[in-house]
Amino acid sequence: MPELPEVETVCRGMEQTLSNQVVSSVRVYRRDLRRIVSDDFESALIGRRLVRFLRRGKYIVMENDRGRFFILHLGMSGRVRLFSKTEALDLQKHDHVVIKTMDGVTAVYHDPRRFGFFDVLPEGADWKKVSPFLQMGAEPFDGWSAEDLLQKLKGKKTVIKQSLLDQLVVAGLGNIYVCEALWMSGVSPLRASCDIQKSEAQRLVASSLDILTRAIAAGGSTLKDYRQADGELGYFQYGFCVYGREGEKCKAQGCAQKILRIVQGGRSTFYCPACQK
DNA sequence: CTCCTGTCCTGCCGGC
DNA sequence: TGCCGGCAGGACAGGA
Repeated sequence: MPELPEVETVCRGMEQTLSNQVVSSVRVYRRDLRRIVSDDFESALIGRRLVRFLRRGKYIVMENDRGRFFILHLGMSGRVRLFSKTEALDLQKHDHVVIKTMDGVTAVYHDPRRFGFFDVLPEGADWKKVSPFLQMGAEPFDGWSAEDLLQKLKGKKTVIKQSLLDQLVVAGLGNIYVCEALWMSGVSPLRASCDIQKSEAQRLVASSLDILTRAIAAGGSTLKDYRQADGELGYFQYGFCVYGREGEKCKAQGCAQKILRIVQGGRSTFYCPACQK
């Protein structure tokens, strides 16, 4: 399940492979992704040069030389496989979008669960000024701070776990990294958001950045479901401290507690009841 | 306004 | 062995 580090990795892979390439053909095998692929998706891409790839939260924004923006979200199970011109292209089940360039590079969007989408914005639309980017919370590595977090948590009665998952509070965190950041900060997932103290917010920001940095360095996450943008398996397995470790011993030094799993807002939360207060 | 719940989708895994 | 139910979960709609 791609969160910020995985999306960052995919985005970098696409940038390296596709930037400055001119699109020669586009095939959309399924238009009914999380959102229906617009009718003009293909025509907006074909014949144009791709000039920019950037990530915002869990979204990838692609721009062409006409200033047209394409938005890619990997959902739960989205992957991008990139083929150089010498590699044989073997299409598989759930390959929904295939983009080829004049130089023979191919990008394949693959998404079994179809929770993700790949679409084009209307002509003249600036991605920063449309939903969900307009309302999106701070970008972790670009101006996020304890002050910003505290401001967003003000008056919120929801538990801190759910607030950190909220993309309006901070962009890019998902279930795995929120569980990890809470554990690393020593903050219980059950705490009311509005009760979080400044020192705790500082720890949450610092821990999140630390974990995200290490996960990006490792090339994204780790779940069996994930593949690197270039299609090569073999992600370095980042060792989670709490996520998926129900019943196992807490990794904090000297802590003998077992990791608990609870459900919050329909999502699993893993935490140590001794270390997290 | 905030909060909460249901929905989308498929692959995988455990139980019988 | 094979079937089936449950679970995974990001974003968002709609209801309380």
